[in-house]
Amino acid sequence: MGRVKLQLRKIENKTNRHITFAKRKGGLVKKAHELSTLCDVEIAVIIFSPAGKLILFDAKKRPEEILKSYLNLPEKQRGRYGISFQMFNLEDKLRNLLELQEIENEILLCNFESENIERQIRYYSFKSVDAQKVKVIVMLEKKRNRSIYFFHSPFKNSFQLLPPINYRP
Amino acid sequence: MGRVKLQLRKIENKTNRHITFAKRKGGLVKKAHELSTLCDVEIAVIIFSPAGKLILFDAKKRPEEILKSYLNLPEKQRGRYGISFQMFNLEDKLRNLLELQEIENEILLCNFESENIERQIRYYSFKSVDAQKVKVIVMLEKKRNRSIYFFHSPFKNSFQLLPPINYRP
DNA sequence: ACAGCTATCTATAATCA
DNA sequence: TTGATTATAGATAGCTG
Repeated sequence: MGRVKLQLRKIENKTNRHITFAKRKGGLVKKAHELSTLCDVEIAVIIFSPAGKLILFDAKKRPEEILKSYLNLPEKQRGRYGISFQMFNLEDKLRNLLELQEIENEILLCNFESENIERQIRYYSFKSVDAQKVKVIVMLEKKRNRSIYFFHSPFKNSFQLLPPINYRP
Repeated sequence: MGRVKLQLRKIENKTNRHITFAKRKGGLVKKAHELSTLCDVEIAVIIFSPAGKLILFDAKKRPEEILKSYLNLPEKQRGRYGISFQMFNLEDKLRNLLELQEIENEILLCNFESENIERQIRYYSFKSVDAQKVKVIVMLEKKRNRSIYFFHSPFKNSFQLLPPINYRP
């Protein structure tokens, strides 16, 4: 689509590639959301960059809504099935990404100051968060057997809990 | 798109919903494949129906190519990172879907006759497979620490290793 | 259920602000 | 960059067999 028919191969110009990525990512997510709503199915779109960074998206709900509901819902009110698998992905990815070697010990640490961390999570819900905070959030949620959703730009080095700009549910 | 602007809510007419699902699923997968190629990122699109059935798709490669490469590649030639997580999803889903209660025992059984099963896998690579065969394939691949990709119609009760009809890489 | 067929709606490449 | 705009290419809802 657009002025010219684009050849289906890697865009070599870095700037153009990133612009196209940003545009089409939004479009893909929108499409996923529409299909999800229209046909009543849950959809996840997962994008990995060559560097192993990731974007996670559940097309059925807005990311911040998922985050909120998981932070606020009573334990086990939501079945693990269907959502929890993404936790494993994310945790598995982040284990490499953040070089977590002693995650179990750190989970204990997180538990110790979980109240404070919960405040952090809420604070950062709509702001860019760095890898350390993502690590903390993930570990906390893992301990609680809950899921969490992140966006991560494959071309930058920051995590976001924001929906993509084009996303209008 | 189309003759009329569709309202963004669940299509109540079952037939129309399924038709729309089939059409838009193909479109979504095509979009994912294009983004994947143009911007050199790996993408997975995962669709769950309310019944917990699933479609798995890696937009970077054709499903049968992934299957073949995983069946033919030497152990650990491909890093677990990036692909293997989907194994966990699928296995986790199938554990419920197929009511696997004694999966470990069955893995041993699979191992015992793995040669024969490998032939089955190749045979069914381009054919619809039933749940029992999916179970066998998954367990075999799990034992080998490999991934595998399936399509599953959420509205039917069959697994497929075929790409969707609209998918033209 | 599927397979074409348009009339339309939507996404987006190039361009410009 | 970073956002809007616009001209096209692409997707698809409703039809028809």
